Amino acid sequence: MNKTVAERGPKFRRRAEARPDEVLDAALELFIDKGFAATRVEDIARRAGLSKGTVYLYFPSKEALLEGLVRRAILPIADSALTALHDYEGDPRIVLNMVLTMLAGRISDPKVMAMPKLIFREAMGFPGLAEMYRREVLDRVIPAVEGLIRRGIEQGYLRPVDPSLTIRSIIGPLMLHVAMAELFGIMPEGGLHMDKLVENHLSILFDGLSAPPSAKQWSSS
Amino acid sequence: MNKTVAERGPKFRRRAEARPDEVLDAALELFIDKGFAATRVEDIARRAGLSKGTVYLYFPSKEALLEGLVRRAILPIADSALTALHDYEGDPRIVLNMVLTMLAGRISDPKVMAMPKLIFREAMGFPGLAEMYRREVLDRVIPAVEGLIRRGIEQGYLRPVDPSLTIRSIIGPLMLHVAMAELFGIMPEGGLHMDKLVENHLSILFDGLSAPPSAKQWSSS
DNA sequence: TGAAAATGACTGACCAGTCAGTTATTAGTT
DNA sequence: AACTAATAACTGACTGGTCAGTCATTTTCA
Repeated sequence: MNKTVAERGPKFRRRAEARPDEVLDAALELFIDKGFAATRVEDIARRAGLSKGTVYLYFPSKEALLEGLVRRAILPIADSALTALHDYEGDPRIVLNMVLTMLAGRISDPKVMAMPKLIFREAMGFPGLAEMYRREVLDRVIPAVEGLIRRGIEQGYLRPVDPSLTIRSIIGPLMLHVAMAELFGIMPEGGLHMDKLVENHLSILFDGLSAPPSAKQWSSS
Repeated sequence: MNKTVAERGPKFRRRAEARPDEVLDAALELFIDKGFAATRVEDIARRAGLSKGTVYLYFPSKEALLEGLVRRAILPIADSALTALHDYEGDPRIVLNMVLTMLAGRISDPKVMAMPKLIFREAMGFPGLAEMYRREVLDRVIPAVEGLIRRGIEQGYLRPVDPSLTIRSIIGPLMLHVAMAELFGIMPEGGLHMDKLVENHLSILFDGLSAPPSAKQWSSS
């Protein structure tokens, strides 16, 4: 089947070595459209061109498959976000713009989008998964964003707000947008249009929803 | 589904009548802390003081239990939100403030909070549930909010934004706040403090994150 | 007494994880 | 090159456990 594996190195056994990744690929596809519980290990094996037993040579349990998957897909994204957040000095709105745009782009890839979906669905049933995600992603990203907002306030770019709570106002809309589309099929004509969403959201986030007092009626408040 | 038994009064035999609601109460408690899949119908029956078979006298399937539950808990909330949204004319910010505050209050009740949690977890596995929620709640609430925003723009209260996308910016943060707390235990010291969140969020939502161009701060509400 | 209400043992289906056995690959020997 | 261990990689039937849903029987009460 795949000779490619064999061209690796000196000590090449039969066709091991690349297997774990192949298994994860298969697991990802199936978890995406059936969810974790409804996916049988046998199916994962078949899709990877293996038998069930072989999967258990590489992963100790079905849950380990899930953890390995999330770790592999999420960490790179968290890393690029962190880099962007740390490297920048100056107007935080520019960084936020960049990060949200980057996030929106990444999320358009179904393989990436599958991750938050999986985590949300399964976190409650598998505390180990939730803890790993928290440790590896949230505990690093959240303080970075909080710091960004705090600095923005100190330097006079932003109004004084609670940095911690404000994170919800920044990220929440993206999440809800994806969730509505994913769970209920509610989305703009013809696709997610993450770019449109981010544009609309950022304009509200930075400038607010209120019309400037100058314009029109501002009668009874 | 469970129509006949509960609604007619005249023919009451042994101690039927209140049963469907009792079963739902029991199911709710168990679903809250074990999730749908991990809860056995037998456990629900026991907690309601019944045997498994009796549950099936009132509900045709385990899934019907879930649907009944969600319907019972969600509709009243959607109704009050809708009433508020329809009854009000004038500055939409006042209505939004009211609705979000109401929502925040309701969500503090664990029995209510359990609902979005359940729906998000199970919607994908039970399309019927997702569809029901969409039909009964989202398809009524979303157009109402869109209308509110549109009117707000027309009457000069709000800046011109995309009403449809703006809904994400209004509700998303609440959702993320609850999700972070629920899934990862990330929340403000000492509790959800939905009131604080709503206050911070509304100030951003209406006035934006940006400091006014003229040097000094100028706190809003 | 008779029918509605309730029961719980039972069935059939499902599936994670195991393990005794099979097949492919390599190293060693001639 | 051919033949032979030795062993790494893989297989899939099987086990043990779980549970949704059924239904023949029993209980309750009008």
